[in-house]
Amino acid sequence: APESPLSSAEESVKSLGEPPASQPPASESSEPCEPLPVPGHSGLSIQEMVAMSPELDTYAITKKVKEVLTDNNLGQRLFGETILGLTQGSVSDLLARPKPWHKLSLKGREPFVRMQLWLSDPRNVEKLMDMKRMEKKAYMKRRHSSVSESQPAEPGLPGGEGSQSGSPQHQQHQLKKPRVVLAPEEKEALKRAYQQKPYPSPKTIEELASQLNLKTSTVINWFHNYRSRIRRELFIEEIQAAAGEGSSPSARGSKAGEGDSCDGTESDGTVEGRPGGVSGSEGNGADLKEVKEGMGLEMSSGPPAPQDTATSALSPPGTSSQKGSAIGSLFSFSETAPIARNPRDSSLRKKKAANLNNIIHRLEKAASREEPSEWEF
DNA sequence: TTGGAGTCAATAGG
DNA sequence: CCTATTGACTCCAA
Repeated sequence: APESPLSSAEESVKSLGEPPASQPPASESSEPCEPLPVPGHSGLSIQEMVAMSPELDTYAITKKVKEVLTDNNLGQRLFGETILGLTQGSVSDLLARPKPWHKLSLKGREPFVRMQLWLSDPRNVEKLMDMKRMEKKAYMKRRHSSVSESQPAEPGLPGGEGSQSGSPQHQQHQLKKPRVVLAPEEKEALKRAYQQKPYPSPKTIEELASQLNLKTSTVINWFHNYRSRIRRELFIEEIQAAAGEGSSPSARGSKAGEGDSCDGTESDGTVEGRPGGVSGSEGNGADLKEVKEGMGLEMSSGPPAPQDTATSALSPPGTSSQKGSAIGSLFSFSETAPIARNPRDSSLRKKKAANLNNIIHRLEKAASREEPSEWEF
């Protein structure tokens, strides 16, 4: 397997100039100061670097980082805490489902710039490995000398192993919310509800909550999270679809269909398609996946609005880096989309349908907003 | 207020 | 230990 030719994510992140065209006059708010100073690099703060950074291929960066970490037996926790300033769970999520650069907010790009920076110098790996050793050493030392010592001075590790001395100790008011864990059926019910209405009204939410015997806030949170995560699923599928083969090989580069417009980026065939399989249930069985059909409304299949897509990703001025063949894959339109007469289909279509519902919801919302005023058409 | 983006942190599996 | 999942929270913009 040829696999990636070692990315070589050149990019000296601090190349281009782009003098702060939009420089808020000295507004600069406080800034608790960087928890993570960022290696050495000129005096720039990461925020500044993020602002100047050219478009990065988040997927490639992520892939590389995962590779380096596993190759060197470095964990996400250590990497996240010391390099990114994030917790293990966040790192896992980020590495597994990186959002395309253009869909990230300034804040969201920060971790990727940090990763890129980290990857740029092989010595960084060594440093991390050193830290790992040091941690281990400290750990060993601790458990060795604490043979009979349970000093109150142990921030971490509550595990006083050995003797669990019975001081029931306070828990104060037994705080610590137990963390709600939704039962599979509850999730099913919520997903079903989502299919019909991605944006339930307060009233609907109340109903769901009482029917499922859940707190209203839990239902609300669930919808927030689910929508958000469904969105990400779409992102990665877009990337995968775009990355693949066929038509235009090479042209690596972070290209993802820009688009809030739901364009069809399907390349049927090629990928894995259970031949003949007519019944639903496709292979992947993750959670978010598997959005069952049943949207409340019929998807009127109008030809996808052309949509200008003028979104020109101002390519970084000059900068030796590869500039892209952007336009090339910017729109991997498949005229077939509108025609697709295929009834049964992958969950992708369903998700897109849900996404469409999203858009519809917004339009309706906007339309209903009072403002009897005119729309000037 | 509502919804989105980022995260945290408790947990469940390995 | 480590990683993946996921309910809840914080910030922010509209």
